[in-house]
Amino acid sequence: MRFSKNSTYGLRALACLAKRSGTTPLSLSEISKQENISKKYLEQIFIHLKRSGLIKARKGQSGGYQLTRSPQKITVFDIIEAVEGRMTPAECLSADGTIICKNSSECGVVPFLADIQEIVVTKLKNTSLYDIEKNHT
Amino acid sequence: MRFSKNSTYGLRALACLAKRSGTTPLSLSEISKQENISKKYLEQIFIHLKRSGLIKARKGQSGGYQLTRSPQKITVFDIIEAVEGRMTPAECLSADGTIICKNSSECGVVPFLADIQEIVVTKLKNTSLYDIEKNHT
DNA sequence: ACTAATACCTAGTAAGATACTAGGTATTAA
DNA sequence: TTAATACCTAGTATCTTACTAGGTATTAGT
Repeated sequence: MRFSKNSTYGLRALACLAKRSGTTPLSLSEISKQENISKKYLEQIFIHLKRSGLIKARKGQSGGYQLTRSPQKITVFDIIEAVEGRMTPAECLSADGTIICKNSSECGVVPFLADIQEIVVTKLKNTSLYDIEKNHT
Repeated sequence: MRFSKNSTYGLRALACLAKRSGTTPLSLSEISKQENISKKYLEQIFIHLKRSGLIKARKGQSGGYQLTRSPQKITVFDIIEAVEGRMTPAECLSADGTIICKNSSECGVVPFLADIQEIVVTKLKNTSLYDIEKNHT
């Protein structure tokens, strides 16, 4: 039960963008330096973030990335889902909490896992990039 | 962000024991059949559960396992910790929530992860085997 | 127009975790 | 004595994670 590095890297990187929200784009090289994360690895993560529409890019010199929305309007859930795909706490649960278990239909564990799922997702959805960023100062 | 099979198998297996709490021991073969989990695999999990003192065993014919406490007094946290070791939501957090991050000391992500950790752990500690078991009926 | 800096793309790969298996020994009830 | 059980050590195949390599496309500044 742990968040992957992809998720934490993604969060940290977008927190950097949030810090400069409204100004010029921030390049991967700079983020990489600031956060001490491999640039090549960040690239992979940013592909997902871009595809999910959370960030936009400008190519060329003095190019880089910017958030498409204000930090208040981007939730941690958005970011983790973009980077990681849908999160489920066990195989026998779908992302919306539906139980898709075959064997042991009389299993009390699954509803419990669904509970956990809901609790965590709620927290993720109620935390914005702004919240993350204002923590740091 | 997902529980391992070890955890869910452990929970399901102990839920079986909880169901028969106070009666005769239940053997791995039976649990394996009931829950459709490989017996050999369950063996591995039960080694950890035994070492952590959640269950006791009786060898020989008509032997098997029993809980050492009532289902009300065994929490999901106990079980997952036994099976999985200490749970932390990210590398930079210790099990008690302390931040052990080296780089990026000004990182707002870590306190957030600590929050998640606390929320999940609280839920795990507030849910007993009895709660799991009564769900199933 | 040229150059350097950037995003963007595809394909890897090493190490570790996960899930599971094999083949035994020790103990005990019937 | 036997069969059923727990208990133990050592594997191993597959998947995931984290990360790297080597390119092409685009653009700002000169």
